[in-house]
Amino acid sequence: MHDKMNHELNPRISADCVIFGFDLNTLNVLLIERETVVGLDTYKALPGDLIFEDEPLDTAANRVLNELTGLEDIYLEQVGAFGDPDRLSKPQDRAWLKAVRQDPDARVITIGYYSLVGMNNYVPQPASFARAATWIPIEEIGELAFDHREILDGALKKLKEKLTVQPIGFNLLPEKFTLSQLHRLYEAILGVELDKRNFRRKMLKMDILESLEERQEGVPHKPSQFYKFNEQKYHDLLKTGFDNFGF
Amino acid sequence: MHDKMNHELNPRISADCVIFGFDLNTLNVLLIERETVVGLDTYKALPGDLIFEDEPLDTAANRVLNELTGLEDIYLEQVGAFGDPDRLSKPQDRAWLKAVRQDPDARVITIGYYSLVGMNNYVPQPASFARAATWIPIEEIGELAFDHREILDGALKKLKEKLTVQPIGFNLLPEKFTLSQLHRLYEAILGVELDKRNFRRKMLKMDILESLEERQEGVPHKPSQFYKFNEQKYHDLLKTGFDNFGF
DNA sequence: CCAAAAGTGTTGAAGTTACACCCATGC
DNA sequence: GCATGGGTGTAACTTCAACACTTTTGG
Repeated sequence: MHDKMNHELNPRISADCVIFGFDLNTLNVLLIERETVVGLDTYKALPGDLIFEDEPLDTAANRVLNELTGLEDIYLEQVGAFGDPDRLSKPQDRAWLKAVRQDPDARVITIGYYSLVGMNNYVPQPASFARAATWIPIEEIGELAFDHREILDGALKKLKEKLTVQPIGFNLLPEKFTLSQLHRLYEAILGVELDKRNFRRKMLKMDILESLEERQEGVPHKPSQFYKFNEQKYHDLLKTGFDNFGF
Repeated sequence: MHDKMNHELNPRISADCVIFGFDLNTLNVLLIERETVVGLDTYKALPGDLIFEDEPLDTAANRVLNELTGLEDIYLEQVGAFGDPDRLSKPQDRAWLKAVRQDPDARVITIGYYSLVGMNNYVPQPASFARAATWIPIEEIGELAFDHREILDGALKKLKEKLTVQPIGFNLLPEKFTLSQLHRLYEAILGVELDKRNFRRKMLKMDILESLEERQEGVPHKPSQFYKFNEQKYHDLLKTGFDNFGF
């Protein structure tokens, strides 16, 4: 800080990242596999690790994410701080901490972050330096290491809330996408069915999508129109449109 | 933690509380005055301090708040973590830290919380153990210690967002209140004018207020009807009404 | 009787919901 | 020609925004 910069690990603070991806069908979360030290099993955790002393929190989250998955330079939104004194007390977790941490008994508070990325932009490579990071469909995720399940739930809740008040999630899709894909994305995140016609009307009325000439090819049904997201119009809309809240 | 409980201060983590109060006219925030070590001036800060090792974050926030202001057992909502490495680097702040902290150079990450309380429930007593905690009207608050201004702004933003999606803020008012007072409260928090008739209609339609027989007395104008908040109906409404978001 | 705030309705516009059929393509 | 998902319109209803005058009280 201030005068003496100090590039050492801070043994008390970590950052954990909830990275959402969408494969045009279901919502996924990027998890890393950890070998349990005791058994043969692996168990799953969010990508996360201790921060450095001289590192801003969001920088740390990005660095840790990069080290564990290879993802780079992602906009991360903070979920909040998680710091129950017993959040590291499950036997599996204790074993893992003992194996890798200098001070395995330290109380660690973690700051949760989340982000949305296109699953095509990140294809996990089992053989790479990114140790086994994999996309797991969100309905298949059960218990996670530490309190990571709670962090994931918090992130999903924030994502839902945000999605209902402003259009986001375009980075979960490829550059060119169809309205049906966007529709499925919304349904996957919110976990509800949305009327097709009303959804389309609402989306198009916002005037942040640009319809391309291009259409789907090789599909065994009427080919779908491609759209792309117009970032310029989106930002104009953000300024004017979304400040005016309910009242 | 886990096996060896450890009731010592955690030198790296603090909790800061943004307590909103309403005097039936303007929105206030509870701040504590700190003597600058160097000059004669005082400067203002949020009530906050380091947490204990064995203490959950929200427990810590409540304890710290109690120690500094006397307020007890408040429901605190988390704003988030604030951890810029240079958040403690202003000269005034450094001087204060050197005077009171064991390790004044440590990097401290703080968790911000906010809450709403009735200003009548808490009348600061200059002579009490609560060192000079006072209500300051929110428009009069300028710079604060550390990054407390940023925490305050974050809390206010969350409060606004929450207020626009669900009715809250009844704990900012006395038990019996008039619709005009509630109206002023909303305007004070949101910082905008709201149409009187539309506001009343909307509030009453939610059916969470109970009109009392009682009316104002001794006012030099038509006396206003008193209402009280019906918590039961509010919770019923929360279950059914506010899950259904925009889509 | 004056000042001050309380209280009250209507209208037009916008937004929301619900709902069913035809279309273009590959096989 | 059939299976598949793409694409379209309308009507009833609810919500929202804008707007001005009368009432009750104290002094």
